[in-house]
Amino acid sequence: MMMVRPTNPRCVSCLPTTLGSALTSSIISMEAHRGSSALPSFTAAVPQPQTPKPSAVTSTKLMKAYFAHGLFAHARELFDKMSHRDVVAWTAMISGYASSSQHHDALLVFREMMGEGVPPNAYTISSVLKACRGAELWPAMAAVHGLAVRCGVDSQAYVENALLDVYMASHGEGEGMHDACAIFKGIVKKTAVSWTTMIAGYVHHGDGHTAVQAFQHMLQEGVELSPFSCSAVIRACALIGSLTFGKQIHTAAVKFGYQTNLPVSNSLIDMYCRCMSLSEARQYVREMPKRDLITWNTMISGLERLNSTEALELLIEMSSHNVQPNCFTFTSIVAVCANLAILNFGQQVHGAIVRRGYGGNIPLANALIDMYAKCGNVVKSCRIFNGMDQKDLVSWTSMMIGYGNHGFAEEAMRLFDEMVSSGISPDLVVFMGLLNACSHAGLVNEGLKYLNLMVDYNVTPNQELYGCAIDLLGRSGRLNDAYELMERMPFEPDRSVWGALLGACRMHGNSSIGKFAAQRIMDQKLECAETYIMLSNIFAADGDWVEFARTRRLLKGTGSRKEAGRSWIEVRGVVSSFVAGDEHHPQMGLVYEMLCFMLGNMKTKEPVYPFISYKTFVFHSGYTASSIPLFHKLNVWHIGVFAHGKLQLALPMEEVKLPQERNGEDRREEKRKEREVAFQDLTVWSKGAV
DNA sequence: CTAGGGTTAG
Repeated sequence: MMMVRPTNPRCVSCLPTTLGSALTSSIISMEAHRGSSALPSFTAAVPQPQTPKPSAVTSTKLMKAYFAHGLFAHARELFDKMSHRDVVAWTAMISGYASSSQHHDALLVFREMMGEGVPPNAYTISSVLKACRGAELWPAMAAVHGLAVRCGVDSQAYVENALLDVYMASHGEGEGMHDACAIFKGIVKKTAVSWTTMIAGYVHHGDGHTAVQAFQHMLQEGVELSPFSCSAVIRACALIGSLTFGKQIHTAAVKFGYQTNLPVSNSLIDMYCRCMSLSEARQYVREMPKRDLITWNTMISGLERLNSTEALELLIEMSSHNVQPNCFTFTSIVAVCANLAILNFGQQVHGAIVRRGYGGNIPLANALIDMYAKCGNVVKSCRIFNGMDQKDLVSWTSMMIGYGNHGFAEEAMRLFDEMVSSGISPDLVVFMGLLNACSHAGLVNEGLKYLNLMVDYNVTPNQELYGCAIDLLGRSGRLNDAYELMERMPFEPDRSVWGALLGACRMHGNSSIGKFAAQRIMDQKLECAETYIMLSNIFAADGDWVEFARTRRLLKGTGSRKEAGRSWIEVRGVVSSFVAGDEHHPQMGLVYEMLCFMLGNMKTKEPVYPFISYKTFVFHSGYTASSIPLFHKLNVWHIGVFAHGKLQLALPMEEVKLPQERNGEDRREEKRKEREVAFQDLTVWSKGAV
């Protein structure tokens, strides 16, 4: 038995105290730097509107300067004063707005120009197409395409590439992509820009394989690698998770001297993080001669998904370099707070976000909804959700999942109806959230209703969703239905599906379906230790020792040895790690008392991954009034639920609502039964592969 | 006066 600090990044007690105070001071120092980081006083450097009338050429140049500094009103004023406005001046206005993301203004100026009967040229068309893309006005885009044809500029290089880009960006994989390919085929002289536009378009739609194919095709055609195509294809590697190909591009980038190009470097960091090669990402960042904000953000968000505590350390390092965080940075940091359930720090971050004026940023608000829900304050989530001027699909989903995890299935269902009537179509994640919410609240029929509703929204269930549905049926004891659904689904069941079914078999002591399942698992030669362990326990519970032994032999055959389920307990500042059966530990009595209590009170019979820290006690679900004294004895401040590899939620003790007590006799018998099953689980969970 | 590139959320 070792006395160690836990290494789980999600454990609150893993945050060294020094890190905690460093974080607080870094937030404070970021606040202090706000004044100095305000916009530079560029107004002095930019010419003010002049009283004597400048020539058309001078005016156009001045307009460009105003746009470059975001002084749209100045540009417009100057433009309105011009006596003769030629196509160049009009185009300068349109492109000025379009390049500053003022797409609607760009299109309004274009409409004005057409109203005055000024014929557009290739420059105008390119800028207008850019604005159409930015404003996502696809019908307008088609009209401009038609205009380009009538003006005879549609086969000019810049227009062709702009058309490629807008068609790639429109209508998803359907018509837009098809039209873009047709245009691409028609381009006689395909330049690096045309190729890059196609590659980036495929990447945008998440089709990494086609992007890589296009890239290879480009090289075959003798078009040289550019920093643009380089960063696009690196993103494609990140999408398909190909570290090997990514490294080849990395080598090529170095050969061409692009490794100092920041977009190339930053996409390389992202690629290494997404391909789970964190050490290479760290190494690369360390060797970079220059970093920008995106470099820091990319690394922080990469670590957030894999190593939350290190992401916070990087935030401190970033602030020590006087780099100011933006909304991307904050989004990752809020996600870190959710992963670690560090509500206090999360609230400080929230404060910093509001003070910096990022309160209206949708992704950031979504992350905050998720954070507060996972930290146990679903009321706060709701307040943020209701206060949003604009909500997107993720906002609704985050709120629904938050409600579902807190047991408010009805609220989640109400939100679903509201969302649909506000004109947003649900996707797979929405249905997953609803099925989980119904499953945990025992609302089987409602859950099934959503399963059948999916077809109306053209959402195709994947393996994981079937897993949810089978879990929904299985938990409520409808094992035959669960098995039938598994047979009907258009996939070979994977580990998550088998897990849901076998878990239900064990929960309800149904060995006959477990045995059916066994034959299929063996036929499939599934290389998954957990499945065999669950299976063997079903046989053990049934007293079928022949089958038990056979399953265990198969388990050994898979070669996948699960590490023993080491867990840890921290009581009053002392952390001990342990495995079940570790009899010599001085606090083993307390450890077992806690585990028995937890397992005895679980509503579900899934393996639990408990940890107790000085603030958080995490277990699966279900608690009773009798638990309160024990929580106090253990100095527990929060109660949490750890599942699917993440902390799902943590409740402060005072907010814990207790289930209705049932009368004594029933309850004792029920508890006895639960404990019996629970101890089997304890063995499975803690010993892993024996 | 015109086209292509890097980081974010469920």
